[in-house]
Amino acid sequence: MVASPDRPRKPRPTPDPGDLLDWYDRNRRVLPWRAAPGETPDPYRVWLSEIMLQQTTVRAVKPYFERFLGLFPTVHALAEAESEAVMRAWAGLGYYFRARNLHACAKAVVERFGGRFPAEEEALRSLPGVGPYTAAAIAAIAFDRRAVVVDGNVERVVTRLFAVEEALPRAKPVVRALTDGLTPARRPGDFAQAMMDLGATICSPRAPACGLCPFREPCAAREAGAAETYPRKERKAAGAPRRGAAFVALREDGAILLRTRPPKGLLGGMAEVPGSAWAADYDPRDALRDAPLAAPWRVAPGVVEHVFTHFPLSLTVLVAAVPEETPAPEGARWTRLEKLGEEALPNLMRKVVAHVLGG
DNA sequence: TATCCGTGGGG
DNA sequence: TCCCCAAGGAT
Repeated sequence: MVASPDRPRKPRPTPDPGDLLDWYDRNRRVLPWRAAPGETPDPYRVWLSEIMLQQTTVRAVKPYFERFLGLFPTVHALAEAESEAVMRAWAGLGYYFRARNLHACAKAVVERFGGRFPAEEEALRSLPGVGPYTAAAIAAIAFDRRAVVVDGNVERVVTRLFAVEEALPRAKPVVRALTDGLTPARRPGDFAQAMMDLGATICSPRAPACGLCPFREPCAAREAGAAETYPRKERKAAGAPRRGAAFVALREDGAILLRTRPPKGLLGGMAEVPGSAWAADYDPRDALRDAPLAAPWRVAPGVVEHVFTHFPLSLTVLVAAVPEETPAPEGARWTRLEKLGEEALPNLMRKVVAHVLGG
């Protein structure tokens, strides 16, 4: 039969979650925290991976996940670990409040649930660092409970599938309702993981591979030739750039001056070299008044640039060599350079040290 | 509800 | 280069 322009186009079919599950059975990604088909998932691994994967790419998470599992093989081991050891193991992964909540959550699971993760969403959501998404994901993936799992991938898939015109985050309730309607009673855990795999590999933010998609026929956005334009979003303004000064004090015996940031806020609880406050109107020519100790400070050529989620930062770095007997100022400490790798240094501070010492 | 919270990679 | 984005949560 020949298609006729006069004949109305075949109506879009309703999306069938079974099509997605079939696709998943053939194309599922192999991930370190994912149980093989037929295996029972380990809730500890599922939870650990879900926390790490919050706003963080699979590629970035993989080595951290393996390292954590080696250091803390069980939720008991993690609960009993030193806070400093957890922060150190997390250093470089970002969003450091996740590490604090991770530790607190492990303790809570041991104390309140006898070391076993609960399977109910409500109980899961009562744990530190576990919000609506993560609770639903653990319930579905670790316990195969039917839960409405909505992450960034699902938002993208669903807004395209149904051509949701409302912009995020206002569209969240609509997306959740649509996801609820799509979620099957059978294999809800695989369904959730399938949606995420689909969003990560086929239904990508740019240049989606619609030809390979199990939902290509029911997809409203694809039919309109506009898949890439979903989800609609309002873009938010970038933060004003800030400047500051950082001080690298090097003792003659090869130690560097460090301190620990306050537990809350930016880079909370992480290690840093002493520095000024960071402000839009900071003048690095006045940096000496912020020096942690009296020394022959010299300005290192260039600046260290770093981009946080909500503002860019330029740090002027000052360096000084000081005598071996120099005491550490109040709240600071000397750390031997060989042991710098054992410190909970965020990447910004690693950049500052490398800016001066190379490497 | 809006803002704050890191970092690295891709187009 | 610049901008966007990634398995969000807490306040």
